[in-house]
Amino acid sequence: MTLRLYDTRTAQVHDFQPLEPGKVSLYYCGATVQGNPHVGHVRSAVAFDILIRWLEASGYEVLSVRNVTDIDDKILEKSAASYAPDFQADSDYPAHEPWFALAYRFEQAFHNAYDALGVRRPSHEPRATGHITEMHTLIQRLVESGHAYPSTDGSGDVYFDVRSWAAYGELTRQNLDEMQDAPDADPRGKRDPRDFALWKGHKPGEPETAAWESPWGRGRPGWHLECSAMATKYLGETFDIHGGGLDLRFPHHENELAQSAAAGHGFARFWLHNGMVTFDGEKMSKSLGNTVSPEEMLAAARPKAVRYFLGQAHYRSQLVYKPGSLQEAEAALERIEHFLDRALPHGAEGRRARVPSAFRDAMDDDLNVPAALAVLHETVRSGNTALDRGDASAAQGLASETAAMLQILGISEVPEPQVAGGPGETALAQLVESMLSSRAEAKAAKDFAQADAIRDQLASAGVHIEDTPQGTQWSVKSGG
RNA sequence: GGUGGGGUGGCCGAGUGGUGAGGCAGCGGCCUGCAAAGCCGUUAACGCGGGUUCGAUUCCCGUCCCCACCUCCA
Repeated sequence: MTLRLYDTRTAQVHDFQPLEPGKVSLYYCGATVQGNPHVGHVRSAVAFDILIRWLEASGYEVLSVRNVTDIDDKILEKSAASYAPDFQADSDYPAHEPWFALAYRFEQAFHNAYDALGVRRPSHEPRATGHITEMHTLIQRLVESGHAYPSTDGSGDVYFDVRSWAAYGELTRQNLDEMQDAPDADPRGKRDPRDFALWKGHKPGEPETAAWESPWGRGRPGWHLECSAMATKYLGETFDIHGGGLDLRFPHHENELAQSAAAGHGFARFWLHNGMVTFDGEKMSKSLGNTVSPEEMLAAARPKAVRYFLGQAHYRSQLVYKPGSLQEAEAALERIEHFLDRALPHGAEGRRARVPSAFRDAMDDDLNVPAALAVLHETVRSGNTALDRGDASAAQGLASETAAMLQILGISEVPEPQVAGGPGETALAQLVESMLSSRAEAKAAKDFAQADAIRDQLASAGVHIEDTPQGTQWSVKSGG
């Protein structure tokens, strides 16, 4: 079975064959760094992280690019607001912050969130502001071929002429004449209200640092152009996969496709879009105020459990978050980890096991992670059964497979929170061990009341114990 | 109004023209001094109304509802 992927443009699942045998070029949209990340951003990154890992596990060499949009209206607005006399600074937005400092600060916040959840860095992570000349080349080409024009109102804007490009709307199968007009449609110097800015003329009051010289006057890039320019620069005029959140299909990806295709580029061969994260059925977004940040999730559960949760639904499905979701993920994950601890007490290092063919088939089927997880859990059950009948060698084989599956899903590489290995921990271990030996004595003397009292005492302190044939194991439980 | 995606057991969430994933939760059993963990068994679903079919949750028609996008958005 070969990998099959759902392509938004054709609205069908197709066999995936890369442009160049053995290699995959992938571009996926990162963040506009104007605020702190929420879990929706991270879900998208996790989805594409899993795709990349699966491509690599399938033998492909993957060249991945994820952009950073470090200039846009909101970044400039927020920076400008921080200089206002009545500005109320808070922990997210300090006073007097230049736009580039604000953008860089949030870029780092995104990195922290990605890192905490085991999302690997892409091969390249270009910033919009670093590719002004590439954008100029693209605009020039579009102007010369009659698909773009400078605004007629003297603003210095340059627009893409959607009516000049017959295929406009092909990605989302929309007809220009059927589209609902934006409520605040401002025709400015546009030929059609749907024309979008490739270049935005510098406006009085905007910082000089946010403007670049161009053949059409000083200004800054429009939103969609950067992705076309950077994808082409790093991956070529035609590349394999372009990804992003479902909400980027229109207008962002539609516009990218139009401008690149109009420039004569083949552009992306597959378009992949991940579903939204919802809270009680509503899309998480800042404007609705129903966002949950990665920090909040990481405070509520272990990073691996958060990663498990974010990756467990099919990438195209909406992911429903509700209170308790993380605890369920934690319980499922602990079941898996407990088996690994039992079967491979010394770790899963060494040979890299193959994954079960059912797992492979599930992943090849448009990354059907829920089905793949079913295989994983069935493997765990088989392994536990093997352990119960004393077949350590079978159990080890199944444990290695389990570890390989966790690796592909990116769960095993999620960094665990730092447990200070300092004196505090040593002291705790000594105290617990001492209590456990008292309990063992009580048990030996058949004084079960005393033994249970010790167990309860430990439990109330968050120390969970388990009697096994190898002796009593203990661990500190986080959360509840 | 246009476009796309959905409505599956208590919850999450795959999938399929017929033997009905998986997880979480529940129940019964084994194990255990009792637990925990594990194993075995088990309860329970396919929005509604028609149609096609030997048989539909799966296909077709209608209908209701939900979500996303059409404005910045992962």
